[in-house]
Amino acid sequence: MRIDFQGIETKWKSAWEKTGVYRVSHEDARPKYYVLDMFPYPSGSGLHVGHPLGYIASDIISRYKRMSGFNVLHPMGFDAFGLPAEQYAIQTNVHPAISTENNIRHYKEQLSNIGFSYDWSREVRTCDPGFYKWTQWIFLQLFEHYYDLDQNKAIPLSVLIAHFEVSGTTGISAATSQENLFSAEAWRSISPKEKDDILMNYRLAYRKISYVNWCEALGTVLANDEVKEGFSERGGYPVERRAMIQWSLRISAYAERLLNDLNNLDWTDSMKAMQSNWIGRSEGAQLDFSVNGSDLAIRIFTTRPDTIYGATFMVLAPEHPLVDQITTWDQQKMIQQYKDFVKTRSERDRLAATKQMTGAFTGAYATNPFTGQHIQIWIADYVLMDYGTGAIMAVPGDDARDLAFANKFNLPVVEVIDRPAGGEIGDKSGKMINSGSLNGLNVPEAIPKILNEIEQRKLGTRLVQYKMRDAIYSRQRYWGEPIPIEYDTDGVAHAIDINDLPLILPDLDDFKPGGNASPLARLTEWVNTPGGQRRDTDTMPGYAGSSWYFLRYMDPWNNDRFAGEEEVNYWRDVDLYIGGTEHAVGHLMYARFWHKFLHDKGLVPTAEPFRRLVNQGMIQGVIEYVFMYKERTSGHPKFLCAKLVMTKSDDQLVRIAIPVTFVENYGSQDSYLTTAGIEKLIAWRPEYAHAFFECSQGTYHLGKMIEGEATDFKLYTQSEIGKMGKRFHNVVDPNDIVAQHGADCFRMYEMFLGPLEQAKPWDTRNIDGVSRFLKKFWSLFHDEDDKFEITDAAPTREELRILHQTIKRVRDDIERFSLNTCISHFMMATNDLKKLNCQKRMILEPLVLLIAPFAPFISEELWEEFGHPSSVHLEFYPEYDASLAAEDVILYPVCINGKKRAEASFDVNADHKHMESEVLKMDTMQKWLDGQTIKKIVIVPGRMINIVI
RNA sequence: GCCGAAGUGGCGGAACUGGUAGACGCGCUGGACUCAAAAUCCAGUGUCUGCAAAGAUGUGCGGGUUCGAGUCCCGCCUUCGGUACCA
Repeated sequence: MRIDFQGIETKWKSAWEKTGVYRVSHEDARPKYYVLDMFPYPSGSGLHVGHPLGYIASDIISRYKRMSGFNVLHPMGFDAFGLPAEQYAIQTNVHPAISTENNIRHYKEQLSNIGFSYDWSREVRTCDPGFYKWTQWIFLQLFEHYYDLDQNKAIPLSVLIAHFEVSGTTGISAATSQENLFSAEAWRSISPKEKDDILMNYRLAYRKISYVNWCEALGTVLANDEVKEGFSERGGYPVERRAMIQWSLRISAYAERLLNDLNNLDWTDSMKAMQSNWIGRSEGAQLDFSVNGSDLAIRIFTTRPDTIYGATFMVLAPEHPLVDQITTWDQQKMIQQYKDFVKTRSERDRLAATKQMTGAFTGAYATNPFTGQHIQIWIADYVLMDYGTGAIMAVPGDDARDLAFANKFNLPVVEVIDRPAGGEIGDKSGKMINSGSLNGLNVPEAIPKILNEIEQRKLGTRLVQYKMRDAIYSRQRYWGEPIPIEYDTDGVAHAIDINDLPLILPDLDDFKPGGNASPLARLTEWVNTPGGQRRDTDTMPGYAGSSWYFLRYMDPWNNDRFAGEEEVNYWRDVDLYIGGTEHAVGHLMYARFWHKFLHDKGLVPTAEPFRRLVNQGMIQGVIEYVFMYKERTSGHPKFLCAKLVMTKSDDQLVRIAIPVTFVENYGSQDSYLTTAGIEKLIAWRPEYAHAFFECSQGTYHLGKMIEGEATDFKLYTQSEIGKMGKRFHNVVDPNDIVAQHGADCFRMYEMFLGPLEQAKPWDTRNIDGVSRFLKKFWSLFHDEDDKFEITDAAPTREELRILHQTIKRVRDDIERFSLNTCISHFMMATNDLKKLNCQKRMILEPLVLLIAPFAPFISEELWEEFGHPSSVHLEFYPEYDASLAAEDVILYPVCINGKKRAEASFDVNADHKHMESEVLKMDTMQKWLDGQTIKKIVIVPGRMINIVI
């Protein structure tokens, strides 16, 4: 028997498309359920087998929810702006719009073969002007708002301006880049440019000179989360610090809310931990140290005010604005030299030389407000300008870095904590010493005491500091959303008129990055507007479109609003979001931030966009390679079979990754090359034409390695190695698997690989098991001649038990997201029914429905054969569940002192008492007990009955 | 270093609130069908002892709680992921 899965798939794909079964509307009485996939970036290499893992899981949930009576929104789209398309354009001169379009077509074709139930009428593309009109619009809203710290929300900038007009900065508490106090008179008297500069300190989207991550190779700046260990995440190019004027988003204003609201989310602990580490809240105090012989003061932030008696010197970041003012004339040369030295050090050098302390003395002294001692002021690059205040009080007695610095430069060290045995520096344990009024207190007692003292003496204030910095928003690249801002002749930034949105990305034929400026800067006729203004030439970063795309799906064709009010209020938020962990701090943080901003404006009903988040693990590719002798005795290359490698030493051989499409049994323990495979290899690399293959028992076996363990490929970054990619010629096209085994098999196989969240290597061995299962399942409904054969006979108790147990298990599994065990349960049921030779409608019909989320094609086909109106949708009948569950009978093992003695059956709905009496009634019980006294009867509902004697 | 997750057969992995550890699948062994192979079906398969019945042992290591621990508690070890001069 064979299942004609290709025929079935073609038939149902077109049926679905024709009837538009997966279209949904917000005008629906059913409760909504929104299942979202992280939309892909359409790369040139197409979808590989790792991509659909999460999509399959989300499709199963969507179908399941749809069958359980929910109105399910399950859309798909493309994150289509970005660097790779542009890099490709630079190399090939193909316009990014064209290559993107082609790639999307390929992706959609691949996706359609897997049987997803997307509502394609809602497809979005971030590079589509109809879409980025609203990306630009949201950006302008951010530009026109500031963050009010009293009301704890975003407020229109016009309110702030009105306040300035009347009372200056008095009574304003707002998130700002730079504290700057002025009166209403002062405000009214300054120029528009000066006003603009001040307002920039408040806007949620603002321009500012900041130290940025400049990537020379990519010709653009990058956000912190796009930089990994001093290299760009995309491409792995070196990144350096550079001061530039850039757009940023004031995400830091939302730090506290982004942190607190994590509590209400159904996300994994590790995901929440990553976000909360990135936000990096720390409590402490901010206080001023006065500089001796001047009226200047240096503001510092510390989390350990209790150690202030041990502050024996101060350190400023080399870029700190006060450095030049306080440096004494005799130290100027030293300080300048050190500043120059720091500039030449790349981010990478700094990270590499972590333990090496460097610095220079300014010649100036400050006064420790508690000890009254005069302490030296140094500069050093271990103090960062953009964290805290860019200055610290150094306590070598209880801070490892300060101690290392003090040791290197012979600065005084005062112990302030008497640590218990085994106590380590900085671990907040022990009693205070040498600390005036704090002496004898434990650290946790000393902190509040000193804070009170600091506030009473008006030396400073308590302060909560966040590590999270504002997100740099400008990119000096072409393929992105243009920033809808114009500058007048004074350089004042103006939002372009809302009615002029979208600001279309102009055409270009030279995409090369141009030094510090975007390629758009070369289009002078575009840059200079008819109104005499100059356009901003930067574009938005990759995360712009993805920060709100999930809202656009709710109403993708709306031209008057980012999404209609009714639609947004119906769909509200994403109930289930599935995607990879790599977006933990980038996309997910920005999306939460934008959503909160829109919520502040009353445009979205919920404070959080993604209620539940599930991270699918990566499918790691297996790299297949041949072993080639380094030395060529005959002049031709010679390859050694993997099974014979043990006899050679490592340095005699070199490993060469080969395309996995040449390989027989790819991914399994004994993959090998057939003659045909060797021919393909030779066609791929003609220089192997006369190669000799040294085989074991007539077969040439291959070596293999799981990506991520690829230590030989150290030159690539982890994220590149971690994903299946072109580099190792091991992209497996889902189309190939679907063609070979069918879409249902591919779907179930990917789920059967293991828990969704776990990373796992692509291993095709188990695919045969799933394929066999589907054949067996199909055979339940068909006779030997493949004729549909079903009886109306009444089911037996045993058959009912199998059905009900399966319904219960499958529903539980899906609710718990345990999709791999769910498939095991289908397999068990099928095996059991096969043994009983059960061909009864009453048993098999519900099973077709149950398996539909996993194997939609086969179930549609079977459902039709059952004579149901061919479906528009498979509807789940809850009656199947309810009516039959009442009769459910489960066998419970009966144990005496932990040893199994017999099995007894019970009604599943029975209560404990009932079960207890049944046990005691049993004849055999007396024999087992042998006259012994029962100490205890333990009844575990649904499990077992344990009798202790 | 800090934060998080996880360690179970030859392999992928089950075991939901403590309750017959190893479900289900792969692989392997034997058998049936076949001239033969493939496919399919049946039986077996943690380890050790034993012909068998059976017994012992077994979820990274060491302790503990419990009638009972893969699961809970304490102390370690290892692997993976994130992050790091963050004051």
